Amino acid sequence: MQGDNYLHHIAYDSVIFGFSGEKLKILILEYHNTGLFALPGGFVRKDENLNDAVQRGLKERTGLDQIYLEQFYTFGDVARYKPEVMKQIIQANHTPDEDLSWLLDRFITVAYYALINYAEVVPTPDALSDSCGWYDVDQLPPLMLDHAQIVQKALETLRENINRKLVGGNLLPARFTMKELQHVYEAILGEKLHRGTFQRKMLSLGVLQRHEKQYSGAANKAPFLYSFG
Amino acid sequence: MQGDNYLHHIAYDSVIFGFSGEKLKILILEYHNTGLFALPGGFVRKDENLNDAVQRGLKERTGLDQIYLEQFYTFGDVARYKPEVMKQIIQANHTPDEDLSWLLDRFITVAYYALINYAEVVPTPDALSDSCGWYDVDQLPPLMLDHAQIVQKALETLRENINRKLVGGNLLPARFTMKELQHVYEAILGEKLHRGTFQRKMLSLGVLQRHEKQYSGAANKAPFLYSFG
DNA sequence: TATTATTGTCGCAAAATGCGACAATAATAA
DNA sequence: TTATTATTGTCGCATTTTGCGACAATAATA
Repeated sequence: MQGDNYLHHIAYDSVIFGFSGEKLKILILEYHNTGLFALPGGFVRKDENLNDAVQRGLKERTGLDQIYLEQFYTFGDVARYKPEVMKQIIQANHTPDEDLSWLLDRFITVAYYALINYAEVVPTPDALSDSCGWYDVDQLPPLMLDHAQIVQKALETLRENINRKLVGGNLLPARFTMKELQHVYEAILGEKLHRGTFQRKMLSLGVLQRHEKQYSGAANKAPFLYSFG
Repeated sequence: MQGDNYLHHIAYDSVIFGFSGEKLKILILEYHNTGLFALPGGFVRKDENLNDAVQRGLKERTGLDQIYLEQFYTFGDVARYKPEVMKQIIQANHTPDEDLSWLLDRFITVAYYALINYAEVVPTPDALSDSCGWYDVDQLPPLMLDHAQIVQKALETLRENINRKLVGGNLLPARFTMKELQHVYEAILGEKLHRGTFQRKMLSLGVLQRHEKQYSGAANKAPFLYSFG
């Protein structure tokens, strides 16, 4: 974390979406002894691509490789520069041997969102944070700096993109029922969809592979499982 | 241009679209005595919002305020770091009193596109460049660094956005005919559109105000003029 | 075998889109 | 004045897409 190794003034933040219990969730971490909640983020090494830095951070936080990742906005207002907040975080982690003063400078942050299979993730705090957990998107704790605004913009972008790109499946396991896929869409769009129309639309796209049925043990017709590709 | 005043490692580039002679054009500048063509760009002052920095640069380059401006991607690959190119530009402008060595560092660039009324613009070179002119998007000179890639991504984003946001009108004067508006759409999308369908669609959106007719002197029916809002 | 909840699919109306055609019109030519 | 020509505003109709309800099939239970 020595300042010499990283590009100054540049950070990234990632809005990591997961889906569980019919709800859209994101990964939030809490810094040691500060009560500060934040998006998982990090910095870019001087010899590292920006996108690779984000992938690296995601790997550390979720244990996953090959994550669906999309850059959506770069936040660069002066107002997001609050050195006293960073000072609080640094002091709560007192490691006087390191020179962390570069963290007190102004930062511009490049924001990404990721879509991941909730079940595969092991949320892992890093050195500066002591918790890393899932929160419903509509029940977030108060986030530091402009992170609430970043989440808001991530949601807007995801809503715009869900129908243009075929992105919803990344939030599910490799095989899923049509109903589960529909619930993902409903959680993202924030509205109920008509079952028949949804099924017809998805099948007409020609990207879903139909597999064996999933027998749940319930007293009703068993749904097919699908996968993308 | 003293390094102390600007955020290091961070630049912006702008793809400024104009429309003239049925063609989509962008503003390109050429650096003194280098043969290097580039997108108009600049740096962010330490006390300035990122978006404001871009507006400021646009004002200097085009003379226009209140420009339609949209951020679309941030380019951060290591491969775009080519100090020898910057050295060339700096040396061609030999001002040994200034310390421009900070320009030789690695930069991440935030890319924006702007849509402007071609007729109102006075392309203005800055201190480092000696020409600033319009080029057809499909007849660009070879651009330095990754600027060709930036233009490509700007075009893709513009194509995706033109039907979602009502953005085409920014490339025209305040009042325009339906045919002119259609030509703008065709230039952006790169395909012919059906006249009747286009007119019906535009009018159905309910955002066009119809004004007086425009008598061109030609031997045919005169078209109405329209404006947005 | 009847019941129940859920699924896959279809039918039909409504809305959106693609495409050609017609009448209106502004200037010119006869 | 009248015919001609090119362009415009609009409409009609076929096609496609979408919204919404309904029906039969089906997996387990009573």
